[in-house]
Amino acid sequence: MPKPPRITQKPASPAARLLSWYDLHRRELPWRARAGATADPYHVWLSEIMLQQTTVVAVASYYRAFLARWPTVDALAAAPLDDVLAAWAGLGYYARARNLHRAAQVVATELGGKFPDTAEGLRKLPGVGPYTAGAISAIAFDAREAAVDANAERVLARYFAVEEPLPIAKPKLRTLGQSLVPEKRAGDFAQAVMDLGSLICTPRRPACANCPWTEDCVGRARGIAERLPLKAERAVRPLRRGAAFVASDAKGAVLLIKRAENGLLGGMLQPPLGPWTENFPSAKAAISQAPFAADWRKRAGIVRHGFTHFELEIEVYSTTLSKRPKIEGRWVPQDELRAAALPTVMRKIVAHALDEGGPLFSDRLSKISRA
DNA sequence: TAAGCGTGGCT
DNA sequence: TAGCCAAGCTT
Repeated sequence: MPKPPRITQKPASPAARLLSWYDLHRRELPWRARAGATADPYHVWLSEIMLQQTTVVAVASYYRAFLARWPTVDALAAAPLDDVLAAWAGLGYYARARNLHRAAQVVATELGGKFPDTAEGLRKLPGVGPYTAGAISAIAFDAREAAVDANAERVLARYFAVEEPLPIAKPKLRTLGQSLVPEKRAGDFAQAVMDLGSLICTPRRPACANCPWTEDCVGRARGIAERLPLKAERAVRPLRRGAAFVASDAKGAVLLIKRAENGLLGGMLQPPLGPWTENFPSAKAAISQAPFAADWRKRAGIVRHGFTHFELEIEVYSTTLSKRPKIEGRWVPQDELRAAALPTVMRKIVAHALDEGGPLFSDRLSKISRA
């Protein structure tokens, strides 16, 4: 009886299996090149900065707006920083926008408008750290670099059953990630790991049955995949409280002042605010915090906002003036508030004072739902 | 090194 | 609802 032909096909490497999965299931994203094409470095860089600690859904509309307004790195470099901050308003982590603008100027003026094509060179740009340098060099230049973000850390911690908690495990995970990068298609591999983390190897209830790495995933074999990666405990967020002062002139323009260039919400606009302390100021104390004497009326209710490292509650005082006092700041007409460099927390405060939940937010919300 | 730095969606 | 989580970097 003749022997059946043996199939001697070599088992595909983990990288090859992941790339095959990626070819079938890759996400279509605004900044992603068509299959087989290489993306524009400016597009990749812009998207990577926006995506730092930020979801794809939140980024999409901002990415499109930036690219439409500033189609090249030279155009972005030539823009006033305040315009960039205003366009970034609502996306958070505003140091990214300041660094984005500085990096654009470095590329435009010192590098002839060309982005560095190595991770080492990219790493020198402000706002580009180890992850972003690896991601841009791999995706835009096909450099053999890993891009180990939170998705990749989760995938790798499970695949190799790394039980050290984050952030202790970061260097180890980065090394493990680099060890898997294939000779070819490093950019696709980087994006494939992230898509795997986003679509299959999710924080909760990972879809292991559909995973191209399920057979050799050590975390799954040991039954511990879903609870990896372990993480250090978070510090409790303190609560801070204060008062805000929203003044309108006879035409409804609102007084806004510019925050310090660095630190929390650096370079962004706000209405005048009192100090943030453990308790709200009394009505009397609040009046002494106001930017000028006026008929300040306390609005009902409070504005709450959560930051990464503390929570904020604000009581809002408002006044309408027949005549503008002489005071430093900009009187911004109401129809310009939407496009102003107002971070979300300040937008909430102004909206609360003006008694609206509408125009200050509606445009952004509709953009997000369209994304 | 560890803390500072936004926001919105999901459970 | 309150906490978790997201394509991290800077100082």
